[in-house]
This record gives sequence, structure tokens and C-alpha cells, in this order.
Amino acid sequence: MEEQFDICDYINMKEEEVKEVIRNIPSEDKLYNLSDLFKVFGDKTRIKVLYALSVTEMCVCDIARLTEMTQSAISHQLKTLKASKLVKYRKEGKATFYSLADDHVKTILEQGKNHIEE
Amino acid sequence: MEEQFDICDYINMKEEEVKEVIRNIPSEDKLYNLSDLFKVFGDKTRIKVLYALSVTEMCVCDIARLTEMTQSAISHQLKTLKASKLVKYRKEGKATFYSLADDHVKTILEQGKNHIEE
DNA sequence: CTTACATATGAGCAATTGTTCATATGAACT
DNA sequence: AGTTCATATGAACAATTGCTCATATGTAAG
Repeated sequence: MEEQFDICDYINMKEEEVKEVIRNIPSEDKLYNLSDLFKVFGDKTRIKVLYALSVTEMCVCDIARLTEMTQSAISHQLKTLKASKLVKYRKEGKATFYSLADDHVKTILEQGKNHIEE
Repeated sequence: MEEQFDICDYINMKEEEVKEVIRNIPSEDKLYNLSDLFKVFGDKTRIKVLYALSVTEMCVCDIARLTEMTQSAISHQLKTLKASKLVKYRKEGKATFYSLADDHVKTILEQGKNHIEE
């Protein structure tokens, strides 16, 4: 059995706790999805968009206008938000209206706000 | 008054909604803090660490061992987590024991998990 | 079928990020 | 003092990211 990490010699934990920690750490797959989801929230522009959409559905051009970003930048970001299933959309003529996909979005934003506001 | 964004001509919203959207978008300062907080969750290694610490406090070397990362990588990440007030620590001899700063951490992870698991 | 408008998208670039490696700090023990 | 162990930190590098710019797609109206 070879050491692959340059870490300390002793384990400062009870055998039982070690097992529970290992059991508690999600699978690589889940970690990947989870971090990917939070990455999406980790950008000012996207958070602005989400807050805007938490009021009402909006077309791309109005999102751009109210967030003070270019149409292109917003369009790129909406693609990201769509990929994470945080927003959905419907087409109406030339316009595309975006809205929040579900209530998780608001809840996650709310929890984040709680943390920074204390 | 000059146009600074290459967006559409019309506003597809009621005057009232425009006002509410503007009111609802957080200040630059708050957006900065919020996105910065979520950025911290946006990394597999840091999420692993947080899940590990959600079981029990642990010293750096044990975190490294159980997350299968190097001591240095973990130490750097703990610095980030500390800066966001997601973890706290106490020193005991040569070792430093880290633990979750509060329950928001678990709640935020929980909400994220809820979103990806549907 | 043109033209105009709304949105999407690809390439390119600067900025940010996570890891590794080497080294520094600091505590405990001889 | 010197040695060992646990942790922290700085520099460097590859990888990722968010924007801009130019252009493509698609819809509606003339």
C-alpha cells in the first residue's frame, strides 16, 4: 500500500467518523453537477438576470436593457442559465420570453442572501 | 440621451413591472458579494470539503486524506472557505481543526442538491 | 423576395481560477 | 539549538470563463 498524498501520519478521528465522512461525501458525478450548478450562480450578470426574472417573464432585449448589458452578453448567459434548467422560455413572434424555471432558484438566492447579510 | 446598448426598440413590459424589476435587482455591492459566495460553492473540491466537515470538525491532514487531495490544495481551499466565512477553525498544538461556520452552509448545499435531483 | 428586427452563436481575447511545486512558518519535542 | 511534523503561502502554469465583435438564423412586414 503506497502513500499517494503528502499528508500527516495520524488520523485524528474516530474510526466511526471516518466511515461517516466517506459515506457523506457525494459521488464524483453528483459533485460535478452540484458545483456546476453553483458556478452558474457565481456570476453577477447571471444573478442580476435571475433577480429580474423573479419579478416577471421578460424578453431578451428587455433583460439586456434593465440589467445594463449588451444583447449578446445576455443571450450567452441565458444559454448558460437554460443549460442548468434555471430558466425556461417561450417564443412569441420575433421575441423570446424567459422566466424562472422553478422556485428553487429564488430559494437558493434567498439562502445566499441570508448568509452574506449577517 | 444616447443609446449605449444594442438592444431592441420597444419595451415589452408594463411601466409598473419595469419599476419593480429595477427595484428588485440588488445593488452592485450586494451582487458582488452574492456571486462571490456562490463562486465558492462552484468547485468540486470545496464542496467535498464542506460535505466532509458537515459530519464533524477535522484537521487539515485528515480533510486532505479523506477528500483525496494534497495538503497544499486543501490548505489553499480552506483559505477561500474561511474568507467567505463558510468554515471556522481552532488550533490545537500543531494541528488546526476546521468546522462549518454555521447552518447556512448545509442549507445551501441542500437546496442545490434538490435542484439537480429532479 | 427584400428589408428590418430579435435573438443566437462562434471566434478571439483578457481576466480569473485551481493545482502543483518549493518553501516558509510555527509548534512540540529532544 | 536542532529536528520533525502540521499547516500556510507564493509563484507559475494550464484551464476555464465572460465579454466583445462580427455574423448567422429566424420571424414578420412591406
